Amino acid sequence: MKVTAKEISKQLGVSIATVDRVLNNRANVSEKMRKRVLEKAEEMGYVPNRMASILSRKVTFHVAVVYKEYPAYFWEQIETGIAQAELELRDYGVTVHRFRLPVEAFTESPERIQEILADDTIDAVAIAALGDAISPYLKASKKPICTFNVDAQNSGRLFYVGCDYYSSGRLAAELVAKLVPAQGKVGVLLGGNHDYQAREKLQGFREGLEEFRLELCKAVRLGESDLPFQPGQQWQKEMAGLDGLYVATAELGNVAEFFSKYPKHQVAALVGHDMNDLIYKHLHTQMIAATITQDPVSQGYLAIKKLFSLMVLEDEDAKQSTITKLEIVMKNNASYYT
Amino acid sequence: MKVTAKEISKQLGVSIATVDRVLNNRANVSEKMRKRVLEKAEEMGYVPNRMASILSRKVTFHVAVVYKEYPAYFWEQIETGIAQAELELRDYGVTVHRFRLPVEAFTESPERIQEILADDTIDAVAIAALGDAISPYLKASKKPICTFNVDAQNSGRLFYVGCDYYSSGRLAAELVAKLVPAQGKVGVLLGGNHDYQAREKLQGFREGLEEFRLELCKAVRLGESDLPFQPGQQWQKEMAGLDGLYVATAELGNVAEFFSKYPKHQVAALVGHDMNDLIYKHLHTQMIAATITQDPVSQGYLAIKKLFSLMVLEDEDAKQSTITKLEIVMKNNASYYT
DNA sequence: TTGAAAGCGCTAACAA
DNA sequence: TTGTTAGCGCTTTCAA
Repeated sequence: MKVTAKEISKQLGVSIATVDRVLNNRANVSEKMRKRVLEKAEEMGYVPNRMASILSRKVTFHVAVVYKEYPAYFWEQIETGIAQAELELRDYGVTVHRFRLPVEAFTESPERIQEILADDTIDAVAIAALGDAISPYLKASKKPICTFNVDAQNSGRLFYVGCDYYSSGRLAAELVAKLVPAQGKVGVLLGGNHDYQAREKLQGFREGLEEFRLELCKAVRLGESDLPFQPGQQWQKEMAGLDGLYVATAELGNVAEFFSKYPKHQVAALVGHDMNDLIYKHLHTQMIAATITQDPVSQGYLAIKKLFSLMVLEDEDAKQSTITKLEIVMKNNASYYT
Repeated sequence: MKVTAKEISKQLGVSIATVDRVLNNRANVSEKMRKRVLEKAEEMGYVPNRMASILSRKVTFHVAVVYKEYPAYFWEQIETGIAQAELELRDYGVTVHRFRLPVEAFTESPERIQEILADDTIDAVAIAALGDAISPYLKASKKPICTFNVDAQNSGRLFYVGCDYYSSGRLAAELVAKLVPAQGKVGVLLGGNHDYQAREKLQGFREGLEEFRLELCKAVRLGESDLPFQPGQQWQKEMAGLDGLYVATAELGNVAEFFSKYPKHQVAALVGHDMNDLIYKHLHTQMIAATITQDPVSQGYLAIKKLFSLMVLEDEDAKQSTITKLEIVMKNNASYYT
């Protein structure tokens, strides 16, 4: 038999409203009554029905998700997770508003973000905190905010959902170390802007290599002129003679494609991040030895679910940040990541 | 504004019951009315509230989950997923009944399972189809049944949730091939009973090695007398001189522990399945180079969620089997798998 | 401090 | 074929 508040009230001979007040720690109940009800509830094994509760409270919860346009393949995976959460929570009165903004909105001209933060039809915000420029706005806002994918440590955000970039670099080091021929020379290819994530990855990679008694021979930063890749660019000269290469930027697929067109540049162990069609292809050609993913689908999903748990269900556990899994993808498990 | 059935009925000047009948494809509605309502619903962007529906239908859904006792660490991970689904679905009137049975219940004496299948307080069953003995009982039962972790192909089950063991073996081959020194000798250690899963893994491993131009030098079956591991056992003699070893049975941790105690047996690349404290420890000692997990938490979670989606929400998509991810775990991402 | 009653959105008798 | 009504379990006025 299902134990309901009504059933408890009947047994106790009090009104259902009183039972409700006790069960939800509302004011205006005598200490005696509180005890009586609590005891009975315990005895009968009462479990509240969140469905009925939400239905009757007519809750609506509008959450804005703010993230970037590129790399498209990556944010589309995040969007898959967002869609999943949306579907699961739509009965609970949750509406998701997506704001996929150009990168400038996070760096130079944050007006759009300010607007969202000021919009009072929005109950909570999940934002990929790309660029430090927006941090002050996050701090200034009184809205519940969580960060995902990229954290903003001192922005007063509720929690962060995303990976640990230091570990990410460390894992890359382990992979390169294990996949490269003994005593091979290893290098790293970095992106143009050396942001927090890039710094953490590099640091992790360095320390990870030490663990395997390898040292980093070359660290090359890609410049404006290096993209798109063509033969004869500066970075290729610098990378010459390496056996293992860690691509710490979002160019893994393009590097592999380049190597496959101009095989003389090729390295024995090519490792990097994320998954897309090109990376998938070159896991299959064995041009890429392994890639590391950070479970973007979960990141999108959890950011929204946790905001809902915390704000609507008032589950304090949701305040904890969630560090998402780093997964190793090779040729024979690549199909699970597309 | 929220679009409800009531709102539609008001706009159309018909009763809410009629709208309900159309929206749920119930009988006794004129074709004309059906059209009118459907159009209006479309126009207004009606989205049904599953919560209210379930509340009013007073649905209850009792699902039995049937699985094994050992290896304990593995089924406890499955239980984590079950618990997750339970929590998420308890509002929807779902009750989960767990039956963690000794292995004999799946092989020699399936009475307990027959009982569960005959119990008509149970609405659906999720079962790990260990052993062919139970297949006929599954087929005979008219209850909705899904299999998880281990499939029973011709049992008439609705769907399967679990990994592909062939791929699993293939991935193991890729790992051994990439981690073993060039031209190394590789072997495989098999469990006592050569069931479907073991055969698939072995087959996958064989073919996977071919892909890397390696051949399987040794395949050793563990016997009764080989457990627990001690120096001087038959399998150790057979394994002597190998550079790479794939432990296809649930003994990876114990093999590593043995090697660490008696280092002369040690191999350069030790690879196997699953995650537990011992495996975690030896990923850290580098005794184990990598292990492959099959996302047991998701298996438990999805088995129940999908049964619910299919039977209660009548979502036909849930009929599709789900093949769970194979994940590669090494030292630097092991912490995400404990 | 307590209780009565209306209602969230949907469903299921029962009537018409 | 269509409509009326009483709930599902809980919350929220409003009154006592």
